[in-house]
Amino acid sequence: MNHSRQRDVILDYLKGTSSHPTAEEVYENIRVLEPNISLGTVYRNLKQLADNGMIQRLHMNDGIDHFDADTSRHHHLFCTNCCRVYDLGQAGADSFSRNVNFAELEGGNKIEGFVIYFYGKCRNCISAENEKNA
Amino acid sequence: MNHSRQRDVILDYLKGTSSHPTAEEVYENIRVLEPNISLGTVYRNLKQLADNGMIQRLHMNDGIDHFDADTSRHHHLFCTNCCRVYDLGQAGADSFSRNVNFAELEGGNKIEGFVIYFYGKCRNCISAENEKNA
DNA sequence: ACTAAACTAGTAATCATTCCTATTTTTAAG
DNA sequence: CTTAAAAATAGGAATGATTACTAGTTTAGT
Repeated sequence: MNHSRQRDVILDYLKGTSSHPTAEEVYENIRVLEPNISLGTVYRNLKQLADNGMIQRLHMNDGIDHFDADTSRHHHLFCTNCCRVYDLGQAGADSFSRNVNFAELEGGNKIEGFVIYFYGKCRNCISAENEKNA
Repeated sequence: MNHSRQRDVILDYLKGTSSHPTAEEVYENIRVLEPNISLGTVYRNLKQLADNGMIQRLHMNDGIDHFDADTSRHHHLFCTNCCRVYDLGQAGADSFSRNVNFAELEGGNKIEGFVIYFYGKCRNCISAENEKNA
C-alpha cells in the first residue's frame, strides 16, 4: 500500500468526526480540501482502510455502509428516524463477550466473531419531537 | 392486506425451509409452483410480510437481505465462506437481553432493540475444507 | 354479479458500489 | 537526480439489489 494524499485526507477526516459518515458523506465533506477527488477514489480507499483494520465498516439497517475511525470495540445506535449512527457508551461492550457461551451456540459451526447493532431514536430526534409537540 | 395466492406460496416456501433465502433464491425456488410470478412481486411481498412481522428480514454482511419465517428471537450465523445464513441454537439468545444495561448505554438516546449477527465458518464449509486437505 | 381496493406481471428507474482505462504519483534502486 | 515498476487517481461506465410505475387482474364485501 503506497502512500497517497487522498487516502490521508479521508483518514484524517474520519479521525476528526464522530458522525459515522457514509462514503457519500465523506466525499461531500472532504471536497473542501480535495476538490478533484472522485467518488470512486473515496470508495476504494474506504475499502482499503477497512480491509487493513484501520477503520470500521458498519452495515446498518438502512443498507448503506457507515465508517468509523475508532476501531476499539464499542456499540453503535442506528437512529431509525434520521438514519444516523451514534456511539453508545462502551460500558457494556465487553460484558457480551464474557457472557456468551460460544461452544453452546456453535453446534459444529465455527464462530469467529459477532456484531451487535442497537436501533432506536437518537437524542436529537427525541428533542426535535418534543419541541414539535410542545 | 388482501389475500393473494402468490404471497401464500412465498410464505409457505419460507415456512418449509431453514435456508434463510434471499429474495432471488425465493424467486428461483417458487417458480416451480408459480411459473409466472415476477421478481418484483417476490420483493413486494417479502417487504409486506416483514413489515407485518410475519417474517424476519436479516441484513447480513454480504449486503443482501435474507429472510426467515421463524420470527422467534434466535441468533444467526453468517458463513463468510459460502455467504449462507444458519440458525444458531437459541440457548444464549435471551441471556443477552438480561445482561445488557440499557439505561447505562443509552445516555439520552432511546434504545428500542438490538440485533446480534455472528459470523464465521459453517459446518458444511468446515467439512469441505477438511476433505480437501485429507 | 358489482365495485372499490388490493394485487400482479413486466419493465423501467434508482442508487450504492465496483469496475475499467488512460494518466499521474509514489517508491526504491541505479 | 534519473528511471522504471508498482500503486493510485479521475472520470465515467457497468453491476446488481431493490423499488417504482402502469395497465390489467383478482379479491372481498355488499
